[in-house]
Amino acid sequence: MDYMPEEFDIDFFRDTGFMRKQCISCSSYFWTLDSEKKTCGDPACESYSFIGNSPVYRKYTIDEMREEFIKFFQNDSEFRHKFIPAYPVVPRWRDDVLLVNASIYDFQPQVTSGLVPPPGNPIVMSQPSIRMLDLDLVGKTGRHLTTFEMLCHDAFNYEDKFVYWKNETIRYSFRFLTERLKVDKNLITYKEKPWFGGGNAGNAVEVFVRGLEVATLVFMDLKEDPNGDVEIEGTKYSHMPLRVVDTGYGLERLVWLSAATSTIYDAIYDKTINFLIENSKAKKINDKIMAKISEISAVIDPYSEEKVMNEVKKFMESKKMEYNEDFIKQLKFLREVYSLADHTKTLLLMFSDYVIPSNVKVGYLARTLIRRSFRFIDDIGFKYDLEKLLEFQYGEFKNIIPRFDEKFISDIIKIEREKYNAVNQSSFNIVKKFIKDDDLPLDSIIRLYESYGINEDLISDIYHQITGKTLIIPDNFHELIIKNKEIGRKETKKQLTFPDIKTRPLYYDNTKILEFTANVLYSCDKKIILNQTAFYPEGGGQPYDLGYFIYNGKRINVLNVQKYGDSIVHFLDSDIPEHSRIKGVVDYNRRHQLMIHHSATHLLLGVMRSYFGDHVWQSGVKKDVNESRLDITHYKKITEEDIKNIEDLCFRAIEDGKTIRVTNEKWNTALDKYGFRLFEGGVPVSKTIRVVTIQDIDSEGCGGTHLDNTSEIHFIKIIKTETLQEGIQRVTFAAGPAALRYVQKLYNIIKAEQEYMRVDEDKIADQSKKYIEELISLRKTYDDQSREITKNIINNPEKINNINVYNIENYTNIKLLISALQKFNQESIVINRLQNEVIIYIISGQASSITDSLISLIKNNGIEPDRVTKSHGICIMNVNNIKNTDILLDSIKKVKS
RNA sequence: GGGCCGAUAGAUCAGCGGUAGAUCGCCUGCUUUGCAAGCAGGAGGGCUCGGGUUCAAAUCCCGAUCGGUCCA
Repeated sequence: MDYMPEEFDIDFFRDTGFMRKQCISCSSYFWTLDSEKKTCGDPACESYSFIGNSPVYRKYTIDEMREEFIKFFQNDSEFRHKFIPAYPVVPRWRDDVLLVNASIYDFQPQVTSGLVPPPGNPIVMSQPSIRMLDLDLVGKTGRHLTTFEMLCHDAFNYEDKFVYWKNETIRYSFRFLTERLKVDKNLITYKEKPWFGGGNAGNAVEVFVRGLEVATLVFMDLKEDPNGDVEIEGTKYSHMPLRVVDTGYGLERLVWLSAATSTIYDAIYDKTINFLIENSKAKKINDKIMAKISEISAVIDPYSEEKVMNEVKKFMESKKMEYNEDFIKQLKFLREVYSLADHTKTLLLMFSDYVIPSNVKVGYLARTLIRRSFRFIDDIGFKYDLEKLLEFQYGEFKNIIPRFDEKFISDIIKIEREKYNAVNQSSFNIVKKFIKDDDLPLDSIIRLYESYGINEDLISDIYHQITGKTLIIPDNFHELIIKNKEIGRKETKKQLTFPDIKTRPLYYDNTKILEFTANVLYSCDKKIILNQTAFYPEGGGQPYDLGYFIYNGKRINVLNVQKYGDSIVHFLDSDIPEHSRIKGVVDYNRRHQLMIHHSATHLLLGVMRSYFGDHVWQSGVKKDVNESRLDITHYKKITEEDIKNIEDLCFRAIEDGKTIRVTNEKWNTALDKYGFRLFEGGVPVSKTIRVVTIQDIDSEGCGGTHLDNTSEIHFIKIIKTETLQEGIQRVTFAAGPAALRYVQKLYNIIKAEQEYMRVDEDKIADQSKKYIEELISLRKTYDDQSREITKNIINNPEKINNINVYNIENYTNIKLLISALQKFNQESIVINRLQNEVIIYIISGQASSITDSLISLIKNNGIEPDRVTKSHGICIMNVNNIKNTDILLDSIKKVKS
């Protein structure tokens, strides 16, 4: 990217008298009205100067500041911005990220790619965002949060419609700060900075006031393109026809600036902090110390606990304050209080989108926050539980948290508390096992973390409890873990390329079209593309259709159908030349069964949501001919009773004959109408969304083929439920003819079992139980008798040469005999004559070693053992060709011990 | 989706080729005014399931099932 001065050579800067300077500390270019200013505004170059000295004319709360910002951009006559309510924090409209990280995420990729128009232009909104990356720093640096609201005023400039660009954006930010917050214009600095991320790039300016970054104004006009003419840090970009103004103001930062407190937490969570302090061991700490920590932390980047605490110590000593154990403990408590305020707000946002804590993906992030919260609550001795704190926080942030589903949250917290306690309890014993001679090597620590999920803090806690020593865990512990893993690379499918030919999908016109004629527009290596087709290509969890084409009177089978862009490609068992006109026939039975399973899937999902609760989302789906499966988010195991109830509810909906309707709707109107539930089955890459609605039950964006009425499903039978991962239940089921076949299969199994057992079908379970119990009791009797027999054998040995010899035949319970003999400290030899071989066991007691001489004696007699194994004072010889064991007995007679 | 762990008495786990074990809990008795505790005795096991290796498998190998956990 060129850093030409003209990038920001805008009317507003010129007219207002801004000067472009270069920072003496970091060499960045920045714009200021202050002729004395030498640094760029970044705290790394000049540190905070707003704490205790607010540049804002009054103190704002979060709600007040949000209102101030939105109203300014909504109502100012110069440009009226449309207000857009916040999107959920879980971005169901895209699958490349787990959480909304910034306001622009709401419009990626559909709007930013130009495919879908924005919901307004220009727009203003406040988007709650979650960033888990710096989780460890929350509470420590005075500024890090996992949740913040990103205020933005965004404009989308198309080739045929210009809204506004750099000049207006920067002027607006200046006007907001100076007119509304009444910040002295000399305190505002704009620092130039290139910006890139998510496949896009552009110029940007960061806005600083007294050392605090309050906003970033991004001018996105580049997209990643290997043939592009602009290069930034090794990646090539090209100019986009759509230029996006993407601004991000930190709402909490602005509130902090106005309150000028020592930490951001004190500015935004003051009530929650007081609530926590009043009900725990934590206390407030001198403001000057906390302000100092925030200031140092802003300068030391990356953060280092050691460096920061050294500075704090120096500072306190210079002020004649005592830096001691008690202070360190109190600081830890206060940081935990700050973290609790932060974590619980993040959790409320996650819970309002029904995130279920688990061991994977976004659920794992939620669990991390929950477990940290439990730890902090226990540590500071908070009088109430996490649920109570969440309730308190909801009272504080009602305006931005869409809902508080009490039953869901209470269930989740209860389950998570139990799991957390169980993990803590077992962790002690597990860690103990790994400690050898007061030592716990790094390998073991990694294993404890990866296999048992015990975090490094807990490991070092337990280590300290057991050994009294301090365990050193490397700073880059998490990096080591990632490096430790082999990066499992997905084998990328060989990307087939086809010419860009549009195929008209007849299955959308009418699902009952099964025979059609078409022109072959492209043919290559048994793959053809037609002008139109009734064959459904694989997609949306629905497999492709099968069938055949008739060409020249010959029947050519369809093996596979796939969609590439707008082309539908048929894979055949032999070639059809281009420009042919052919007839296609779709396999009706297969298609019909797939349609039944597809519609049944939607019905089942709708029914399960109303049965279990609104937290039920589709997380995966696969339809097939014999059975289909649907994965849902749900935090409990599905019981047999649930299965029965769900089947009954489905049956009722089938009986009622609910209509199934397909409509095509514009992106934004569909979203307004149905919300983000539309994207359960995946996100369509198109201007319009095809919405499949089952009357009163479910609406979903879906590209599949469906029945017209639920009555055509006939009935649904659930075959199996299982926990796929924590928080995700898989339901395997069959519908229509497949369900009938399944029931018939079960009937045959039961019938066979019934005939075998010779009882009525309802007695099969009782009867098998009886048989198993009988078997167990017989085995016991057998074991007892074997013991008795063994005892008899041992008591009646043949004494040869002072050695106990047991010459026995076909003895099966050899284990009992040998182990009993081992207990005596006497030489014994067991000769067990089996069908095809003789096995000789020499149990040589404690001191003696007769085995070697016995082996050589046997060999002298012309007997070659097929195998000799020695272990634990036993020698075992397998001899295959031996008729008479007398030779063995003779050899024993000659042995000298 | 990939990796790593695990499944043994009611609970927590030990055993890791040779008779199925410990602790807590449970039952009975003794001691005690009673409780807690102590002493003595006792009951309680398809060693998750299915194959394989072995003279011999809870133990080793391969599957399946269920669970834990870390990383995408």
